Amino acid sequence: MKKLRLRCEIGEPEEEALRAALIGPIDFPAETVVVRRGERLNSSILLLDGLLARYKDLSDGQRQITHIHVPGDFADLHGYTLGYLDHNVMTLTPCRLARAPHVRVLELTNRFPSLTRAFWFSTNLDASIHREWEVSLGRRNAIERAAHLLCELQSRLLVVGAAEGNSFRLPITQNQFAECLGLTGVHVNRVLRELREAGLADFRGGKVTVHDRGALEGLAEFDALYLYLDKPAN
Amino acid sequence: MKKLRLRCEIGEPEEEALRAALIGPIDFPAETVVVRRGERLNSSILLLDGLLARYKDLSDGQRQITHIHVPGDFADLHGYTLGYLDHNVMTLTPCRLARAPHVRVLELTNRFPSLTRAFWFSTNLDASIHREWEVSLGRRNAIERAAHLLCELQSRLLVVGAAEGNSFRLPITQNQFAECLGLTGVHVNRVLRELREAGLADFRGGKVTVHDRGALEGLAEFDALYLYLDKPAN
DNA sequence: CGTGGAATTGACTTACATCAATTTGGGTGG
DNA sequence: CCACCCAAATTGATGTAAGTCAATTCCACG
Repeated sequence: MKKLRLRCEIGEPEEEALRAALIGPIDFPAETVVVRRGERLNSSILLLDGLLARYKDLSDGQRQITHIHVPGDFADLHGYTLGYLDHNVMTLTPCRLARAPHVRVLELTNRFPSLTRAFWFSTNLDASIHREWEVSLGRRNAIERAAHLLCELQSRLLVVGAAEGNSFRLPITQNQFAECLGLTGVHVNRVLRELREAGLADFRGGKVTVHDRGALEGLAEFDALYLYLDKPAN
Repeated sequence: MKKLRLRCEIGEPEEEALRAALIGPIDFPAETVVVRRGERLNSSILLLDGLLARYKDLSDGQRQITHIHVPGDFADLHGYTLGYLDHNVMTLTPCRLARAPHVRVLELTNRFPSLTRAFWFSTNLDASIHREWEVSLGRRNAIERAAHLLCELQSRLLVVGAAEGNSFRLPITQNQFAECLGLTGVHVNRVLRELREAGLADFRGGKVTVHDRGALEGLAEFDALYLYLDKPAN
């Protein structure tokens, strides 16, 4: 188990104890449902490598992805207090996961109150990202939404060392990207071409290259405050 | 301080201690900003009466409301771990609030670990509601969004005893309702007329009457699972 | 090479936005 | 008690961003 990157700064002993509490790693192929809506949970998933999506399906076959997880994220830690999830979780790419049994999470938090704080912070950060997505879905147009999500993903991947320079791997389909943005794949395709032709960003072949981050942020009205990057909670 | 209705079941001593930790009540008129994005927080707000909104403004004057709080909600408990908020909080109606200083929240959670669990659950429930709003904003059409939000508000208000029978007070403007739904006030007006003429629900004069809850839920594809009503976390 | 999923493009449709008047209704002062 | 006032609600006419449908074209992989 090489990587273990929590978004929150925690002490050495805490990290050691957390690492010891984990089961795995376990590998999953792409497009695999790893947590099903409504099923009782007794462990939570730490994403070590790959991309995970939380999503909900509608009866007519439409799907809304409500969150994308990057390596280092606890994907369903909220399930620890909720007992079950209101949504599904699936792999977007091949993923390497570790499981944290809830009984061990309980032990950990009893032993290290600061870990409770870090875990709670982590779920609150997810909620903040949900809010920003609500703003995109409710008020931004297609190109702004796409630009905003690219900014967010670049920022979050940089933090965990999964992006370097001005590019990062994003091996998902345009349709999956569209399912994040509340758009159709066809329209996302046109909008990505616009971004490319405007010299802002290029998302092709599972890879994103940001040519003008400033302009991309300007277009999207991106403000990283909601990512709480200054806040290594402890 | 008459009312104190947490969404989570907690024991007598915990409730007593929490009540003792509160400052207030304090009354605010409608349309008042009570927490500003980015400002450092040292207390969190418990909503005793009225309706609060979390929202974000865009530079062109558009606004997206990301959450509506009903009485009994801790409006910005997430600020306890985050340190500051990524959004503003304002009163939609005249409100009665109480403040829980974070130092006292810390004392409380040290004394009663079960309260930590209840508080954490409460913020996770807010996040779940955010996700459902993402689905509405991303994938449901105007009438479905309106129907869905009316179902949600009725459910949540029933839980805290702020609705009875098939109607409840919702003293907000159509524009504010539209700001929740990612629509314009004009279009919300047309959609509310549709709901009325179809005999499903009537939202007029600050009051909602649900004439056919079943049909309203069917239209919206409403499923209360995401409200975790069976889960009085403790 | 061939094959199937993903990306791309064009033609056309539609849901919601925008703009611009009215109309309504609750509160208030004469 | 009534008339006025103003914000909110309502309605109609028109514009447009994004959806839908239907072909291609592009690749990665066997």
